[in-house]
Amino acid sequence: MPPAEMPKTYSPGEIEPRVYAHWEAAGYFAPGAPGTPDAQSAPGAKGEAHYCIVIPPPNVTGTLHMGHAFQDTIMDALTRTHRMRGERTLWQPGTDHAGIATQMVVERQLEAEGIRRTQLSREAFVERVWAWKEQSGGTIGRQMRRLGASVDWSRERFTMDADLSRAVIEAFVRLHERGLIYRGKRLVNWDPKLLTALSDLEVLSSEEQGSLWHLRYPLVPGDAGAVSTGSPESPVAAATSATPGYLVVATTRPETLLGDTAVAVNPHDERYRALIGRRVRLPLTGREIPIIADDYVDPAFGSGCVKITPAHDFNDYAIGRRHDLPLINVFTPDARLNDAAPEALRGLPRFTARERIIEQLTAQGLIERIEPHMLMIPRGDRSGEVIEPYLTDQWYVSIAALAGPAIAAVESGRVRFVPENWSKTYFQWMHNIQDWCISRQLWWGHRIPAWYDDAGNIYVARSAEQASAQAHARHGRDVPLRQDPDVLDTWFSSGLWPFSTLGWPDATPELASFYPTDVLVTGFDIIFFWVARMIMMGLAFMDEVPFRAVYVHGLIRDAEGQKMSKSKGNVIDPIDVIDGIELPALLAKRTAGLMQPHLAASIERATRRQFPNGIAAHGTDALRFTFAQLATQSRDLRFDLARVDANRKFCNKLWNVARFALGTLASVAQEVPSAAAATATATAPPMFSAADRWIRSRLGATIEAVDQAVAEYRFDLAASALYEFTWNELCDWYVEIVKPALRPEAQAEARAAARATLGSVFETLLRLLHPLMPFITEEIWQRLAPLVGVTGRTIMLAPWPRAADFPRDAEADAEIGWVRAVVEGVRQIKGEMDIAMRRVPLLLGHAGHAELERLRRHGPLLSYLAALSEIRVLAPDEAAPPAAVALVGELTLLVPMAGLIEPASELARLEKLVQKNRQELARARAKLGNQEFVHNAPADVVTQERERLVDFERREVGLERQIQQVRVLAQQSEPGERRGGAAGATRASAEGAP
RNA sequence: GGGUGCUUAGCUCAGCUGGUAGAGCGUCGCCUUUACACGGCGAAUGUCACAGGUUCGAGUCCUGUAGCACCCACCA
Repeated sequence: MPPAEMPKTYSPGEIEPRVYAHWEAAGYFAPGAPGTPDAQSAPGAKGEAHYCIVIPPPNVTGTLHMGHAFQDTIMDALTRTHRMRGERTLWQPGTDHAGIATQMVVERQLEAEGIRRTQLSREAFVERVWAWKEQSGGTIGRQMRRLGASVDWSRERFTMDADLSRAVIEAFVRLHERGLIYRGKRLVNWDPKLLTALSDLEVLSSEEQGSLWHLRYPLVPGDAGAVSTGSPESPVAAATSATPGYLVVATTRPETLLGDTAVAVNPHDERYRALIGRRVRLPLTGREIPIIADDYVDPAFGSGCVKITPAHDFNDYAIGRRHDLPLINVFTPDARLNDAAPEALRGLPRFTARERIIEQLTAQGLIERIEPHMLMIPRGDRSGEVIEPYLTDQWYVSIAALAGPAIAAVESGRVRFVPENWSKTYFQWMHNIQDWCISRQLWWGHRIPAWYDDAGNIYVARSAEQASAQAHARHGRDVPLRQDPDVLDTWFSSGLWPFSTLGWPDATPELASFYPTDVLVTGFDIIFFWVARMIMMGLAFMDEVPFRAVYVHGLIRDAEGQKMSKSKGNVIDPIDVIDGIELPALLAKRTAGLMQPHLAASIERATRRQFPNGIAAHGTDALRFTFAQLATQSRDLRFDLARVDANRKFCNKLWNVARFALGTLASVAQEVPSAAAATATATAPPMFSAADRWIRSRLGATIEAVDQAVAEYRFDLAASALYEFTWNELCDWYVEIVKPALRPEAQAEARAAARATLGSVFETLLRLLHPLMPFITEEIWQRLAPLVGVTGRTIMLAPWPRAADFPRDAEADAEIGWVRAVVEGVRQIKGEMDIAMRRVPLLLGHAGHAELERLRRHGPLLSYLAALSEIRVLAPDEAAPPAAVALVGELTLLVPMAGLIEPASELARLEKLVQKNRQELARARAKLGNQEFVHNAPADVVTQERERLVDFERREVGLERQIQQVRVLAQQSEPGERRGGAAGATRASAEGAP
């Protein structure tokens, strides 16, 4: 519980951990926590409403970065909103075992101890990984708690938990039973460093500088004329040349030459037509290989001849299949030349082998030429190693049957992408999807549930016993089996996450209640990796989509738009933004454990420049509000600490207005009508002032705006609506307006109305802000609620505000709009004249009946807000004294200049106003002068334009008249004031002189 | 090669179904006014990338161009 007195200073570091601990201990995060607002009693809410989000599971041994914190904020805001709406709400937490990533971390730890993974047994190594998981696994939980994430911790899951592992095996077996999983020897993406296969998605290609080697493959003498080629300038001459006798092939990978089993040309390429079917002698090996024709070959590229290495290139593999070519594997798993290579080259690493082969070819005169060449190099996303297409036995998911329904689900709108555009990206990938290689040659992960007997027969089963039983049935006796050593791709288990976490394959109540989940919140970078696969798996096993919507957000970058990365040294830890960090600690953090230690110095310099004093503590609420503001539809979201700083000030503002509100409400709590009574004043009984009705009306509009923004996942718009209302309407105007009414000497009824309004509006605002700023709102609400007659143990479970309780009040809006306009008119004069603090008299000219009425109602208020010494209405025929002027509709506001305002300054100010007005006037006139506009535009637009014109004309007249008057004054005072006068004023008076 | 997005104030970005260009930060004045100097009041600042088109009217819709990002893809 918070201290009884509200401390003068807002201290998020004290409030936030305490409040979170209280929530967690009270069990408020679980669906249907006691005291949760009842969905069925809330009008408009669906009965038995459920809401569920599953968290994208972060790597269990990792730490949360800015992107996670952003994502968690969005999910928490959604979760809290729906929970307050009275829906049974579950935010399902958990972590991922992240196969390769985690295994690599542990391997590196072992290396530091001088141990190689392969020196340990598999069991010992896996035990090490578990130990590391136990040791580091708490970090994410601590971070999420600090972020205020209201996940149901009692349901926390890990992809390698027994339950989830059972789900993985079940899924594998079922897919296998349906014929959708198969094992096959194919060319895969092989990582020669990690010694495992990878899926297509785990390979990143980037352009790198390389060479194009033009190699001469001698023709085997035959009956047709020998041909020399490779001279693009004279292909025809070459074709008829009698010079023997080689073909030139262009390659970026000469070392694979040893595995060539053909040379291909385009069947329509006249240069080589005659050679099709003949043979070349493969250099260094002496093997003879055929010249074949295939449409794949582009005659315009290189020499028009392609060496075909089916065992080491995906295209060549396809060509090899078409032409029934043999596959010759020349590499070992770690990409050294194997025994298929000539003895002198065996055992050489691939790039050394390349150099050696080039040397040998050069020596034999078989290099035609070497060109620099940019090419796409595939690298493993984890190891960074150049990927080798490599022939191995792997497990695949046959994807076509799964992709069809997954495409249909998005087409039909059963899954909706937000923003909608991302569905295009999804479709594009899904329509070109390839079978998914799911086996990995790792030790950390879900072991593939397949067993082999000595004859190589495969038994896919849920357990070793089942497999044995199958083998027994087959052989009629027990046979020894060994389990497949491979594990599954991490994303296989991730694909099951939306239902495996809810208990599948068992038919649990949670699964029935919360599947399909409502929304997946994720970055666009894992649409293919994860989103698509969840949709396919969900449809395959649950016969239903895993989520109704996919909210795709942008990626958090640093203030300069750079991706945050360890090697760039620009990473900002969300916790450091919350709690602050001293410069030395920050420097240490950024320069420790760098892959390239030489970057440390420049990282340190940049960090010192950007954060000379480290990072100040901002608190979670300020950070979360910043994330909300960042949640635009943009792909790149720049994280700038200046914004967090601004939002800390916003928190401070909220804190201080709370101190004010609590101060006034606490003193006389018994006077305050109950919130229920205040809420029941939709018909605006007389005791409420226009300001009371206005702020309620504005609150209603804000609730609507927030509701709409949240429904569209536009948290940026929600945040700005909240900011605007809180600061610019509630604090700047309403609180100022009601201060007089709250004074002890004020009229009791008005005071009670003001207190009730302030109390209910502020209490409602706290609820509206809560999903984005959970801590400060709870801290204030705990103190405020009792004072306004609101019961409930926590704001977390208080009902979500309803716009209908705060209906729009056009009359009050107009009334306060007028007050604001008058006050701003006076303030503008005073501000411009640097006399803001002086009390000045205000004269009113051209006051109509309506204005007089308003003046009667709000005179004291105007005096208070604009700091007026008196207000006097000029009689119709009364001449106004020299004055600075502002116009509000027909009303003229006059602040007498006498002794306060220099005529020259006022003249300058008026000139500026009149200039602006003239532009508007001209535009409006032109518009209305255009008959086509008058005829074609909607009537209300034309009417509005006419009204504007009238207003501009009135201003024009008023300002001109005023300028004439002030000019006279300015001329009178000019001799002594020439130097002091503003340039514009001087010019104006010069122009004005006859 | 295919696809997607972006270009609005000095900076970072909003601008919904076309109808008076906005916010935050920064800048410049004035102000210790009893919630807040983490504050108050006021001010300045835009050829909405460019060129066409549709329309009475375009930051907004259409076409094209340029620049900048990103994604997918097997050209040796």
